Formats: sequence, structure tokens, C-alpha cells
Amino acid sequence: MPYGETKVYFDGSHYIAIPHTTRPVRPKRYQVEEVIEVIDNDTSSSVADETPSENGLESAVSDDNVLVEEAPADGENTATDSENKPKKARRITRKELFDELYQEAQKKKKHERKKFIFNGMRPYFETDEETILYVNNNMDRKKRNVISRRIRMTRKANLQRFNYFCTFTYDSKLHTEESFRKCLKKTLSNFCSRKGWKYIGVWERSPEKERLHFHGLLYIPDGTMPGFMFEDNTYSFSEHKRQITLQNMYFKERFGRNDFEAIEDQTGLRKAMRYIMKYIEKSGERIVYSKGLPQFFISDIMDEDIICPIGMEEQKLLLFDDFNCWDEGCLMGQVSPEVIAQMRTVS
DNA sequence: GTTCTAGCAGGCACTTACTT
DNA sequence: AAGTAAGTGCCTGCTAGAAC
Repeated sequence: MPYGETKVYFDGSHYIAIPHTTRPVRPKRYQVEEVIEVIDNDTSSSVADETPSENGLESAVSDDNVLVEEAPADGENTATDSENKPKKARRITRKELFDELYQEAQKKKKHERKKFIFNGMRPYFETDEETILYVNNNMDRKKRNVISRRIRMTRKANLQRFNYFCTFTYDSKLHTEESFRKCLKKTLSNFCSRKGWKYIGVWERSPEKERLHFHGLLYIPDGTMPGFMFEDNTYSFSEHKRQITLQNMYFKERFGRNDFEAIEDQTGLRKAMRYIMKYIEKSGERIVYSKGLPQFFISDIMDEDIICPIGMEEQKLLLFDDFNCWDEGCLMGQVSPEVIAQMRTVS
């Protein structure tokens, strides 16, 4: 056996195996970020500005800063609040400030982004050079994180057979934004543990109405769809045409409008994946995953499984689609029984 | 009895940062 | 781009209550 306990990924059309290697690493030293005092004026990016109402405190990343850091040290300051309204001080780290500015910069044109972040960061550094270095390093950090997310998402999506691309919006009569987010998450989570659903999704705010909705790739096992499906024939003002969407009554009654689009093949899956990826790169929102979505499985690889070595120094192996990995013993318990069953049918 | 929703505690799977 | 550690977000598993 040439390669034992190899990590096997599926890239959508080929199985790629990466042989196990070990590399000792030094313990990590996380840098402790210095806390600085940031002065926001009213016209700047402030997160509070873009939050539409008291119910709209949904930005998980920035909530803590806004709520915790804003309070003045002593009560006596409050008398002058109205006079000093345009300025408020917050105690946050440079990295937190960078993250806020980075997020804000996504709305600007590409060539303006770096300058915008530089201007926002400059007051908190001694020199231009220091600022540029810091901004460049953190731009790289963000870029790496996005790549890391993209790879993780692609691998997870390819290793699972999703059968629907769904969009859920909420009806104001049924939910506030906050309760919609909470309830839908809870519902999907319950369906995952109880009916074997799997999902990968993202929360999105539509550009025109700023209304929150959820886009998700869903794997819904046969016979586990709640309620019943029905066709909804409506006129789309954004598309300027009549469209028929497939909706589910269970979700319609509990949340509001929804759209179930069946994923027939790899092309449909890729299209949906591209959509989710494009959005998280733009918004910086986290991807929402159900549990039990492996990125790879472990298998021993035999000579006859390998088409050819690829990549640097044969660190990667391209495998035949029907390579012999289905010995239960070699899966190391990393893949759920459903995935094993599906992988069998795929390969 | 069944199904669904919700709250909670605790653990672990995931994200991020860092190194190579 | 892979391996790994740290830290934490959120999933699991449980319970309870409501609705049918």
C-alpha cells in the first residue's frame, strides 16, 4: 500500500488525495492588540448609522463594540450629549477598527478602498509608513481568510449532494428581523438533527430594500420535506417579468416567502456555490454550516487507484473515480453514513 | 401519543492566525 | 496552500410545554 490514511477531497469532477505528512510546528504566539481610543464623527462609517432600527442589531461581529464600548466613563458627561453628539469615543483595538473600515470599504470602488482604510487608520499610527505596513498586512490577512473560507466551502459542498437552492424571506406580520434569523436557524438546526438535513448558507441583505433573507444549499432527504410544495405565479418587479417559483407551505406559514430551486446536476451546484461565494466575499458575512459536513474523508490509496501524481513533488494524487475507498475500516469515522452512501452512488 | 418550538448547558467542530 | 493551536460560536442532546 503506497499511501495510507490519505485525505481525499472531491473537486466536483475528480477525487484528489493528499498523502499524510507531519510537520512539527512551534507553539503560536498570538499578538496582544493594544486598545486605542477611536473618535467617530457622525458622518463617518459608524456601524450605528447603518443599523436601521433598534431591532436591527444583527451584525454579530460589530455588536459588542457598539454596545460595550460607547458608554462614557461617568454619568455627568450625559448632560452635554446634545452638544457633543457628532463625536463619540470608543475603546477598541486597531484590528477591530481595521475590520470595520474594511467592511465599510467594500461598498466603495475598488481603487478607493485602500485609501479609505489608510485614512481611517492613519490617526492611530506615528508615521505614514507604519500605517501602510499595517494596512497591507491586514489586507493580506483578509485575503487569506477569504481564500481559506472559499476552499472550505467548496470542499464541503462537493462532498455532499445538495438537492435544493433555497431562499427564505420573512413576512413582517410574522417576524422581526431578529426573530426571523433566530427561528429559521433553529428550524434548520432541528431538521438537521432530526431529519438528516444538511445546509450551507448565507444571510444576505438585498441592496434595494435592505431586507434580510437567507440563501442556502440544502440537502433534504426523500420524504422529509415538511408541509407541501406549491407553485407561486407572481410578477417580479426587479426582473420585469412573470415568474413561477416553487414554494413550501410550512416555511410560508412560519416565515413568509420562500423559493425552492431543485439542483439537478453539477452545473446547478456550481452556480449556487458561486452565488454564495460572491456574496460572502463582498459582505464578509460568515457562512452558516450545518454540522456534519466533512471537507474530506480518510482512505488508504492503492497504486491502481491513482491516475497520476499532480502538484509539487507528488504531494497530490489524482484518482480514478471508482478508486477502492469503500472499505468501511479505512474511513476512520470521519464521514457520516449518508455521505458514504452518496459517495458510493457518485463514484 | 405525536409533532413542534424553545431554553439551556456543555462540549466540540469550526474559524482564524500563524508557520512552513 | 497545508498543518496546527487557540479560542469561541453554535450544535447536540436533553427537557418541558403547547398544540393538535
